[in-house]
Amino acid sequence: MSRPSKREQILQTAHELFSRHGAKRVTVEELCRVAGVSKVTFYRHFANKIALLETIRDRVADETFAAFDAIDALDIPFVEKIERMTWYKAGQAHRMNVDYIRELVSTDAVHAEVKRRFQANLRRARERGEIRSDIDLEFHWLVLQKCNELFVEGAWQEVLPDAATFTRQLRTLLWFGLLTREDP
Amino acid sequence: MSRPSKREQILQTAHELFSRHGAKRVTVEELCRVAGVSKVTFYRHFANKIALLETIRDRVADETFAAFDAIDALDIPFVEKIERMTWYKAGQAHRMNVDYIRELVSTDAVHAEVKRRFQANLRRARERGEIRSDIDLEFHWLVLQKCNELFVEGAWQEVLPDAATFTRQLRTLLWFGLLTREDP
DNA sequence: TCAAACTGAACGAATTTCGTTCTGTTTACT
DNA sequence: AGTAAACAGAACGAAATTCGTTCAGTTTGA
Repeated sequence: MSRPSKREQILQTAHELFSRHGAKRVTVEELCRVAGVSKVTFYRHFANKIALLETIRDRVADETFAAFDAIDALDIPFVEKIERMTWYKAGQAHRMNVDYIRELVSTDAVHAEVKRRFQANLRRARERGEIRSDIDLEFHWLVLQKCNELFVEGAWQEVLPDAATFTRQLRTLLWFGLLTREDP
Repeated sequence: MSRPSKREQILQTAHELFSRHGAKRVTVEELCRVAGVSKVTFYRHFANKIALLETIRDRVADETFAAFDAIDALDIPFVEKIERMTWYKAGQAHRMNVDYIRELVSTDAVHAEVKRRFQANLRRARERGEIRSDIDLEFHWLVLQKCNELFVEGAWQEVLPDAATFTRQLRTLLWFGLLTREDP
């Protein structure tokens, strides 16, 4: 057996080409050529480009949820858990641009599951009195989405030196607010 | 009159999209959409995508030759002139990737003219005894082309911190050689 | 030595892209 | 205000590209 299987070669090459050019701009033939695989082999493994994207999407989703579960299982303060979960996707989007998936394939289900898990955590924390209860969770989610856009668009780069600083600044702002005084 | 003319909008947007994705991957319709121009207007200014690329190529060529002439007119030591000319294109290729032109359009004529001017300079210098005469100019050109490939491919990035260092190192190597002793 | 997985070329079908044409609007200038 | 040139937007057939399949022959691994 060749060390990385043909299927794996396709998936890896697809990720590389898609994140560089976008899934729309890469043809199946180009993908096969770069992956060193015949078109027949491609269609033996995937029905078409959409199916390939769905496979990648599901794989990324599985990794994300596994990471979430791993964080949840850690014996660390609640605040830190939420911090890590909040920025996991943003950090991933920074390390590897995975936006090309949305280009041709729906990620609604994955997105909904991420939201569900995240909000479930917040609700549990609220019941335990660990976070304040006068902020609507749906509103909170909207704010997070917008801040994620800010991160992905990269406009912060003209203001802050690196991604880590961005994360730290926003984390502080969202958890503790701007004021130095104690909670009113 | 709109400040940047439609023609100019097209040329600018084309350069941006082409250098990001390659001329092949960008359709005329996409280009028009991003440039905020109707397809009719595009075809009023350019016969097709090839003609657009030729326009860009000629414009870049004009700029390059103007820069060469400007350097030649400077009152600076000969060695420095040659240095600047040698690395003008490499520096330009670094600041803005212009390789997409070769993708669909021949740049042979431009390339030949660059070579002709560069070698004419070296010959003049040789006649004045400013450079040694036991190195074949065609061979010298081949070496320069290969080093330029090295630069464009970016493999040097794993070895040297930045482009300026690359230029300085190679410049020193090609002008003075590796040995510390004087010329034999 | 057999079976499964692969390649490369060729192919028609589906889709995209091209370049043009039309009608109507905006713009700059008088 | 009136004119001419440049423009937008939609629609279109033609050309080119991409898709997905088929077939005949090769490579790979048990």
